[in-house]
Amino acid sequence: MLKATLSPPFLHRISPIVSPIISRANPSNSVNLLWKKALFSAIISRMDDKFLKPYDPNTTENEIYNKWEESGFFNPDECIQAGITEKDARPFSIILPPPNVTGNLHMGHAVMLALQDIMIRYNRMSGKRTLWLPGTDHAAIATQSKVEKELYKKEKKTRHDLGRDEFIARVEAFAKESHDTIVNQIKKIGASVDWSREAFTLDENRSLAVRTAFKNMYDDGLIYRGSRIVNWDPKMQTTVSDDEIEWKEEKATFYYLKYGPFTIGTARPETKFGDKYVVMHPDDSRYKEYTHGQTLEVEWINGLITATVIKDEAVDMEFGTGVMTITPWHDATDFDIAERHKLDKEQIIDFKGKLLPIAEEFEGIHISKARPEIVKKLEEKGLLERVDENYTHRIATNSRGNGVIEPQIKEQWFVDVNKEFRGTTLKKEMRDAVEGGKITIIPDHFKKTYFHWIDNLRDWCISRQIWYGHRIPVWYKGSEVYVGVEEPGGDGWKQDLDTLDTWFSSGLWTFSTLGWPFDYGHSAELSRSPQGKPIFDDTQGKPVPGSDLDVYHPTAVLETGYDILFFWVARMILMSSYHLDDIPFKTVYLHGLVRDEKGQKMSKSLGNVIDPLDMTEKYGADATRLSLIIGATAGTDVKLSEDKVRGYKHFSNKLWNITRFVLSNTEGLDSTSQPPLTKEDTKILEESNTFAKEVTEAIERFQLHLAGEKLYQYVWHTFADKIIEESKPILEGDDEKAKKSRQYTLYTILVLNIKLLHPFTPFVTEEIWSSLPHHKENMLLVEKWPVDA
RNA sequence: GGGCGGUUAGCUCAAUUGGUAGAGCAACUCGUUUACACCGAGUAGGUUGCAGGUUCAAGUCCUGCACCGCCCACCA
Repeated sequence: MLKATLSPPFLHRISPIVSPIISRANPSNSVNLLWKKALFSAIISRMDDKFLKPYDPNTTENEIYNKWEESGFFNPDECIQAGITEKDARPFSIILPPPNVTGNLHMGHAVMLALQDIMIRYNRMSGKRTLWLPGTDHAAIATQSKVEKELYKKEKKTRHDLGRDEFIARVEAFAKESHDTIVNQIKKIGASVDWSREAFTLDENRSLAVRTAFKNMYDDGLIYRGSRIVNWDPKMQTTVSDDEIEWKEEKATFYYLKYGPFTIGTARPETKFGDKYVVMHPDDSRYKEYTHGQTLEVEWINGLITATVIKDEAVDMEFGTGVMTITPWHDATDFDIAERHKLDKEQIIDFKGKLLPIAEEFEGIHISKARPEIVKKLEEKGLLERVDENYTHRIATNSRGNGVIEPQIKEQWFVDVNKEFRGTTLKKEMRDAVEGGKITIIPDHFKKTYFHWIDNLRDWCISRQIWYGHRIPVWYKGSEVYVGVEEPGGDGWKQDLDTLDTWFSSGLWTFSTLGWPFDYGHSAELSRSPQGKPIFDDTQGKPVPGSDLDVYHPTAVLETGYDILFFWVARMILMSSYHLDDIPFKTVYLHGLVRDEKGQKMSKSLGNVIDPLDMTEKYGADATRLSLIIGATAGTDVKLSEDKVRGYKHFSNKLWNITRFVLSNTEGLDSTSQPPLTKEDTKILEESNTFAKEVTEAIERFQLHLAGEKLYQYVWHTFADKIIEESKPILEGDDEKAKKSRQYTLYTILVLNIKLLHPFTPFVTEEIWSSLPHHKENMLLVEKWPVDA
């Protein structure tokens, strides 16, 4: 076994490449003692036998992760206590986008974890006060619908059969199980998250944050209750937000119906019973003889009705006949027209999708079955003029449960995005944060997409009729309404049955995880506020000094997939602007989607899913990480094949063998003293220095794919293929001076590369590090980065 | 309908913001069994989608076009 140790003064001497580790060692702490002990043995002894075998990730990765975790150094407080990080070091924080507790992690999560871990490890090594806070998301509707599906499949029961409490218990059990799986998977990837600060979007602390947020916004008039047209999923019996809708194309028949003197077109005759408004464009010369507000008697499905002519610019003159009738209760466009002209709205379809009494003999029939019968009646009455069979109809479905959406008018809770508060609006705040450059989006062009979305933003419907989630903190007693953080005193209060959109709680994520609106006693020894005391000072409008919220917010980076830019990123900006009057993060890094080798989305039905856990088991976490990083620029989708992962396993092994070569050829080298260097070696060291700077710059610029590729190139094709190959004759030759110089150089470059590679391939580098003579006692995880930023 | 990307070697993708187009797979030739066959040395492969423009200089900037993909949207 090796017993040698590289001394800090030696590191000083060579160059800034390998920076002075000792400068960070606080004389009063134990780390320094390790160094003192280490200084006595600086001679490289015989190589560890494990290098005679190929590198095997499976035998090392779990053990290494445990050691990291046991060290406590994932927690920045511990790093400060151990003297590894300066007390006043600049903070660098990332709050992990919480995976949904709906099952397993997929490759998209693996990309996210790999990218963030690189940033975190780099910054930790660079001496920053680095926090990566993990957590999971209850994902309300997604989780509930998954459990509902299983419940029906296994027991043929619905949630109503179980009742609210029993059902919630089932969901919670499922969520717990998913959570444990996910935590395990996060560890497998090697993510250096601070588990001591782990959060859940539905735990006690986050619930308090949600209720506080709701109350504050309600008091400012930013949350209101109103009757509006919403996306109703009759299957799941809940509303769904606009963003959760997935449009599907369907071949359908388009019907032309006689409506008095007009011909109207529709794909949905079954909704037309109550249609008593006939709408046309004011500029349409074909209908100039009809005036706005004019009434006429029309023979319709169930007899004569009085129709009113409405002129509105929403009508497309080119489409169909340029005339339509409207169903305001069940169509968003129609609803808007009705609102503009103050028209009656009548419900035709109930919340279960069945026709109401207005349909007369069709009452109680589900709309999915009513169409042919109604068409038959229309035909018999001579109201059906013609049909177009080649029509593609777009239907709205719930992306979470696949139910067909039936728009309905319903009383719901909304966030008003245009309401003024403190001289601004939520919409304006969201725009300004990015437009004014306070937040940088990578890649840059997503700014345009973001603005486009903001400009078209409507009030956000936040209430859901599902059971799993944050209960709306509103209580009713007769006509009284109470909105508060805690339940009101006194008898007879009933809480609102609805729950909140899952994005409401995730919107608070960057600060609810950091203790807002209260501190829960993290690291009290580091002059935090005492447990339970507010950490946000409303009178000053800023966090109490020294609290997690004060130190780590705004977070440095939000790294996530571009597909949730609107769902989540925008909403975090909204919430942070309002509640903290601050941005939630300085940089948004958006990664692409992981697709299969043909560029198709990975899905169970296509059977092309590559499971990250499979990959880490077969090829190791390091190889899996590299395969996801290299060749993946920000915002661009990554094509992944098993071959690619396999390829990077070779890299780990190559590094392993480089180490074997260097150690077996430097036996006896006194690493504490630098020998006189040959010209070639001086040049090699200078070049490696330049290379290290390039890698550092690439990481600083968030060009992680470039940094990874450079490392790969250098290690394999410069270090191994050129430097090591050229070393062979020198090492076997008689020139002792050249030999010593080269041994020293090889060793130095090995150490340099192990450090630079650590954020990318943490396991194999840590494993090698543990076998290097000099560093046995000190983990690579907290080694100093070899280049000063 | 509106918006955003992409088009570079056979395949997958880079190119540090205008300065001699690169890498990994794949192919071909040769070598190598004591660091690594999970290896090495080399070869071949490009009018950077098309057409113009700006510039000493364009894959990169501008204009137009053609495909491919994605997002948003109230054609009933």
